Amino acid sequence: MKRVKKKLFSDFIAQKGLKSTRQRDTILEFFLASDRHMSIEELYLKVRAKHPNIGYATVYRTLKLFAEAGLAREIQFGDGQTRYEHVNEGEHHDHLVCTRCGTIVEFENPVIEKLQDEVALSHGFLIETHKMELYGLCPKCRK
Amino acid sequence: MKRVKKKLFSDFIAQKGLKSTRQRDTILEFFLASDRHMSIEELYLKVRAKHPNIGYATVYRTLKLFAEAGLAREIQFGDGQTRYEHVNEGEHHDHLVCTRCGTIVEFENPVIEKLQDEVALSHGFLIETHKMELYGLCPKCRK
DNA sequence: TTGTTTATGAAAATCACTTTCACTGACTGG
DNA sequence: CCAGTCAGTGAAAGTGATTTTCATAAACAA
Ligand SMILES: [Mn+2]
Ligand SMILES: [Mn+2]
Ligand SMILES: [Zn+2]
Ligand SMILES: [Zn+2]
Repeated sequence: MKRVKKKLFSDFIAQKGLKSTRQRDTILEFFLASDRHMSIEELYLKVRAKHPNIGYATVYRTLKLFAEAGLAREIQFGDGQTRYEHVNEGEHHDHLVCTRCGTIVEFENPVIEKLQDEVALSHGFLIETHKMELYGLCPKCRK
Repeated sequence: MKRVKKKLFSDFIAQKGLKSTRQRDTILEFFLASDRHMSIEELYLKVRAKHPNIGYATVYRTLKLFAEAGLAREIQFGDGQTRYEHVNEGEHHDHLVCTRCGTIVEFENPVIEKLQDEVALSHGFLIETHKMELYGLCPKCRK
């Protein structure tokens, strides 16, 4: 899995005529080992703890690259921080977000997806992406 | 309709021990007359055209008040601008957003809403709000 | 009116990126 | 190898959209 992702990234690097660097390898390593929804800052701090010489700008730029390479996706939960999540070929999911503790749960619901397409169609829209987030209290925070 | 909203706001003001000011009345007037999805800047410019003495900070603070009073809702379409839309008692809708021209179409779909509740329930979440946006090309931009 | 308290506007401060720039360090092709 | 070339990096400066501060003004209760 990690191997596959690393291959995907190095292929992307090669095909784009970019360079393979220690920093990119390190950041990819940490990204692959990370929680599924990391802000740039969070990942930067994790990387920084082991590699104090890697700058914020590099983490920022590298995450953009991951997104371009199809390894990561930018997400926005309205807390003012951009997050990056892992992308797996052919997968799609939406999110439940706990408004108290921040827990994020992923879910898939093909029926909803299908209805979304129908809604779009009925308004003449050609859908490219969508965003669906359900905000509320997670089981723990309900108690 | 406008009358009802104005009453709602003045009641909110009174009940909170806040003050009724010319600025707030003016901004409410412009908000009620506005498009359904205005950024702070957009509303500020409209107000400013007629009332050059009203500051950005006041528009900003007043929109927050409208949201608190239940007159407005903050929305975020990922273009880096916070927008405010009108809230009508007992109404709810989601959005189709054109990625080319920015057109926003509102829609309601009770079936999707119901399925969302079921998803939340099945994960033990108690939903407070949700967000669903479908991004793509509007009929005009498809051509 | 007066006194007290909240509101306002201009400007400064924040925040989360995003870009710049001088210096590094990958790769190429001799 | 080995230098030359060009992309990559990190620190710092710049951006854009808020968000807060603070001196002054305006509500409104007494
Ligand atoms: Mn989805
Ligand atoms: Mn909805
Ligand atoms: Zn929680
Ligand atoms: Zn369009």
